Amino acid sequence: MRLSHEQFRELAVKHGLAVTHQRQVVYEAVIASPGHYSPEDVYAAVRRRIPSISLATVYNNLRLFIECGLLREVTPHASTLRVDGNLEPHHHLVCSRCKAVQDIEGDFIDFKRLSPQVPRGFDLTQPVVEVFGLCRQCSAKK
Amino acid sequence: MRLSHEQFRELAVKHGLAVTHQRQVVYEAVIASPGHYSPEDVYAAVRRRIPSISLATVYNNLRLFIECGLLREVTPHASTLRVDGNLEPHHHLVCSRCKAVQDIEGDFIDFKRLSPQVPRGFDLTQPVVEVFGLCRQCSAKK
DNA sequence: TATCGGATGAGAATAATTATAAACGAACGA
DNA sequence: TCGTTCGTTTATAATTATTCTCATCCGATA
Repeated sequence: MRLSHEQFRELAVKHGLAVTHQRQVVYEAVIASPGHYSPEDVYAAVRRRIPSISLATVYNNLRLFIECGLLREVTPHASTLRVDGNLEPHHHLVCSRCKAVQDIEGDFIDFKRLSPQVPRGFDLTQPVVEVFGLCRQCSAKK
Repeated sequence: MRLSHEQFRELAVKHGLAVTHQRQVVYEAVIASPGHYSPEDVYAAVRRRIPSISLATVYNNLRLFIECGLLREVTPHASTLRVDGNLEPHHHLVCSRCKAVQDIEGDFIDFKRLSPQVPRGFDLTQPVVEVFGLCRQCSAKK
């Protein structure tokens, strides 16, 4: 997805980030399509528009976006950082074997039963839940 | 926890692994106390009993134990592999900020609501659930 | 426009993990 | 018991992912 310079500026300022062209392009690359991208994926996409960009800049900006809440971090089941531009509340279905992550919707947590298990002070106001199992391909094999 | 040689032999054979002294010591180190250990943690513990052991051996055996189901992998929220010797069904409560993992018990998943969201073929017979939030320390700061 | 602080780019550095190859050792049958 | 075989261990090299360093550049503000 492309944003106008003004749209991105507004977004960045709201989250306390300075506005640069590289930042805008990195951000646009992440939200261009739904999915969970690695820094390398983002780097490859951004280089098509800014061939001179540095991988370090991609890392720096992804980290900043995560810190300021513009992106969400998907925990690195594939042993590498993944980011998710979908900030709508949603959960993840993760394959224990191949580590593929897909989004799932729905309200399937019973908070009445969960809450007593959670230690005092643990903040569950916006819980993200990852449910592990075996995807079709992996449960087919052996 | 220490196991007799015979106990470990039985366990290993049941999971299709050859029996070696290094394997037994690595395994004992993991299940010695509850927790989620990194390979380095395990290496440090094992070296107290086998000073000459190689880090690669620890990695190899942890991977084998995970593959054959003797240990469970905790997804690397701390950007590094963690293993869990607790094979009882349990779930994890993870701090989104500091990535600390703690075990929680309980039956708080509503499968009637979850199932329709899960694609055909995805195997949920032994789901592990990770619930993310902010631990007390992290929700206190800022 | 001049200034300043933060951002960028290139490459080095670090950390975690995996691969490789040689040496070793347990289990099997002779 | 003695080899033989095959998987295991060790040491080290290689790879991969990520972060750091620092010189330079750019954008925001006066």
